[in-house]
Amino acid sequence: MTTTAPEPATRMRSDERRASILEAATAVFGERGYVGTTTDAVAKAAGVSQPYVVRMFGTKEQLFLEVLRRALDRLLSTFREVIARPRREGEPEELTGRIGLAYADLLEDRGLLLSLMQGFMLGADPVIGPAARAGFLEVYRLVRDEAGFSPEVAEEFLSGGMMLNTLVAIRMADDYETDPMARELIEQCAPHKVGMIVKLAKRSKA
Amino acid sequence: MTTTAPEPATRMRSDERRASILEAATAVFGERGYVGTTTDAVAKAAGVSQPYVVRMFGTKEQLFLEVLRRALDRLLSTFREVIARPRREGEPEELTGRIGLAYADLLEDRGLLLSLMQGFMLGADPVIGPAARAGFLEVYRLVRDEAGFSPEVAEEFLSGGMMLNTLVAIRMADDYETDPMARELIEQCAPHKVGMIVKLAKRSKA
DNA sequence: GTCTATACGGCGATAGAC
DNA sequence: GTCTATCGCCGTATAGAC
Repeated sequence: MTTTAPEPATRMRSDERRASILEAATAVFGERGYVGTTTDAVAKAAGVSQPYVVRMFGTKEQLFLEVLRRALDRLLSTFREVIARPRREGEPEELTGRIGLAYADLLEDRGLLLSLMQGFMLGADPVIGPAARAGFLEVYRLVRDEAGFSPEVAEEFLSGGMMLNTLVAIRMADDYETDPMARELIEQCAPHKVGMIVKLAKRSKA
Repeated sequence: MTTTAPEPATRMRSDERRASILEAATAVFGERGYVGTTTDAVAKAAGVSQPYVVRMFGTKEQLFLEVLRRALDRLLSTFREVIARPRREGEPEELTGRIGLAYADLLEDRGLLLSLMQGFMLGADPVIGPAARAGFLEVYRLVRDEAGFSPEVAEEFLSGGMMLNTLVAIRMADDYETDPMARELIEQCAPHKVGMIVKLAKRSKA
C-alpha cells in the first residue's frame, strides 16, 4: 500500500481531489477493512492531510459509504456493458462466462471488489449493514432481471464471485508457488485469471 | 449480543473459564470482526472483567487465533464425522449434500462460521493472514483427500460455503420478509436451512 | 483548498490487591 | 482465579490559520 508522506499537496479542483481520495480509500478499505482503516492511512495514500479527508467527507463512515457506492456503480455498469454488447472474439459462448470474466477483470481496480466484500461483512452495523444489503440485492436483481439468469444460475454465479473475493482477501496467491493445494484451488476458481491474481499478490507484497 | 454486567464472577476452574470465554469471543468476533471487537465486549459477553480476558490469553490477537483454531477444529471434525458414518434416513444421496447440510448446521454454533470468515478477510495481516490461509487449505485438503471430491466439486462446494457465510454476515435474512429478491436468494442458497437462518436473524436483532 | 495543532474518547495492556 | 485502578497510545473529529 502506498503510504507516501503528505508533502504540501498541489492545489486541485475539489471534485478531482474527491475522486483521488475515493480511489485511495478504496484500496485501503479493501485491504484493511472498515474498522481497521484509519482516516490517516487514507490521507497518506491520497497524499493529503488527515483532517482534510474528514473535512471533505464528513465522517469515516460517510467516506466508506461513498466508496461502496462507487464500487457498486462500477460493478453494475461493467455488467450492463457486457450484457449490451455483442460477444467478442475469444470470449466464452455463455453470458455467465462473459460476465464472470468482466467480474474478475474488476480485480485490477485496486480494492474495488474487496471494499464491497468488506462491506458485506458489516451486516450488523446499523448504518452500513442496510446499505450493504441493498447493494448486494442490486447485483442479484441485475443478474436475474437484466442478464436473465435463473435463480439457480444466479446463485452459482454469485457463489463463484464470493469465492473469488475470499481467495483474494485471504491472499491465497501468497502460497501459489509453495503450496500445490493453494495452486490447484486458485486455478480451479479462476482458470482464466491466474496470472493476474498472482501478479496482484506480488504487487501487494511490496 | 449478550452484554451482561460483570458481577463478581463465581469462581471457576481455569479451563472451564477458558472455554466459556472462547465461546463468547467467537460470538463477538463473528459479529463485529477482529478489529471491531474490543476485549471489553468479549469480557462482558463472558461475564468477566476485561483485564482477565487479556491475562488469560495474552493479547487480543492470541485470543482471536485461538478462536480460529477452535472453529476450524469443530468444522473439520464435523466433516470427518459425516464422512465416516453411514447415510441417515432423509439425508441426500450425495456426500456433497450431506457435508453441505452439516456445514449449514454449524451456523447454530454462534459466530463459528462467521469468525472463520472474518479471519479470511484478514489476509493482509502478518500474523493472522498466514493462519487463515493455512486453515482454509486444511479444509480444502479435507474435501479433496478425505471426502474425495474432485477439484471441480470441491470448488463448487466451497463456493457455496462462502456464499452462505456472506449472506449470514450481511444479514440478508433481515430483508427476508420485506424483499422478495432477498427471499428468493436465501431460498436458493440454503433450501434446507431457510427456517434456521431466519430464526438466527431474529435472534440477533434482539 | 489545504494545512497545523489539538481536544477528547476509547481501547489494549500492566500493576497489584484480594 | 479474579478484580479495580490506571497508564499510554492512537484515532476521529474540531478549530482555526494561510
